[in-house]
Amino acid sequence: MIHVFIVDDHPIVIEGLRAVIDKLDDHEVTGTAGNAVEAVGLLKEVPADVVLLDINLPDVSGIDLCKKIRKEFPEKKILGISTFSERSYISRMIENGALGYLIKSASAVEIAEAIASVMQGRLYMSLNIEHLLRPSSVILPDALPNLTRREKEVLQYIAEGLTNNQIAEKIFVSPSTVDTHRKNMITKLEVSNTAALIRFAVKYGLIE
Amino acid sequence: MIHVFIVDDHPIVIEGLRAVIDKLDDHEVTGTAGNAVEAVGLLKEVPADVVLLDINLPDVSGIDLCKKIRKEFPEKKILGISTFSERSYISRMIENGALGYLIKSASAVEIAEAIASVMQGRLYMSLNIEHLLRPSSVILPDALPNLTRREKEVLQYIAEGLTNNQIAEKIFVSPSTVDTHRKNMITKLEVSNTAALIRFAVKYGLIE
DNA sequence: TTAAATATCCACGAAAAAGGGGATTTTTAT
DNA sequence: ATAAAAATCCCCTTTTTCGTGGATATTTAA
Repeated sequence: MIHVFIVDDHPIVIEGLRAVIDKLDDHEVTGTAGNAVEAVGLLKEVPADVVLLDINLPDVSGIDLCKKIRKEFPEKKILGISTFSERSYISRMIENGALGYLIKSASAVEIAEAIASVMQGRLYMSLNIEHLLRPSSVILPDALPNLTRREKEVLQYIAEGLTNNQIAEKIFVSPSTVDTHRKNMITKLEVSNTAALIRFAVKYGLIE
Repeated sequence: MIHVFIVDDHPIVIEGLRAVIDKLDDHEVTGTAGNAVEAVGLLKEVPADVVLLDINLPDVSGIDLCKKIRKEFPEKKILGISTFSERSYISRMIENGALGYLIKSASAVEIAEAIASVMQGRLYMSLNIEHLLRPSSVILPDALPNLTRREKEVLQYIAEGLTNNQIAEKIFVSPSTVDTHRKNMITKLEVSNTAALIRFAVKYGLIE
């Protein structure tokens, strides 16, 4: 018997999930909660192998609740649920302890598969692959003005926290030169300062 | 007929995967490559629905190649493969365009399931759940000194290139406060300045 | 109900970066 | 060969950050 616990602030979603899960053999919904506080409280009392956890909760973010559940109940398997099928959401869920990710538009079969997956020791991710395959959402690296070899070298040192003077010593040029490189990169990449420059650079893999 | 292309610098791995895939009905390995350059060249010539892509390649990182393949061949479905089952690797693969993730210790059945999954429009993630469930083995977000909600908010603005003054206006506090948050983060994360702070933050997903 | 963590604020001086000019030499590619 | 790109260097002023060392209120957790 697999015990399932549901956390979602929409009663309709809870009932929908419950209907699907109760129809499955050897599956039982042992409890539900509409917010994080309620969830943590109930999880201490009722058995639960799998926790279906909505990302958008009224009190705490689902991400934070995810962390908390993992900390307090490390043996429970968390399946994130949300309306979004964004890559970023999935990444964040995984990073914060979820073992799977379901979109709310998932079919009954998919829900069953997801629960079976995590119980059998596999991650499960359901989402709209068509959506993810559309490259329009991806900002192409082609549009990047390319930095010169020297600029990249300087950039790497800047990212490591070295100042113009320290970099100058390292690559045997004057601090003015390093500063010029820095300014040129800021202009080229159309960012306002070094912080934004580094963010951009890491994001697009210009530096490690 | 599903066409599979394999990119891995270990010939043994290639042969192993080929053996498994060729045994499947309606599956065919149409080509293999040992490095990124070869892969991009061959993919222009041979048909491929699914690309099995090793993360550790000799010339370019698998992550970068992943991006490139998605840009040049957006219809191809990429399945990342590696020896690691770290949460961070999975996240990075997803972020960079992979639709699935396989560890090299996956069984023949799992490999088949993974290919079937992405072809049917579902992400597939195989990894050792036992490993992920053990909190001690998670090197990433748990080992990080955690930033407070306010700090993260400030951090996000810093990364966007705002100065202390601009952030102060935005979140209705004094510039001193913003500056304190900035300094505290630099101390907490043991970096030398803002540039290094941003690099660290982007790298570990503390900010977008 | 307390202790701890978080969020708020300040001052001061030193160091660094930003923004605006220029300039010359060395490489690279056509 | 020669034009373009890259790399080197400088000045000046203003703005921002860094490094100290504080302080108090508010929130959170044990």
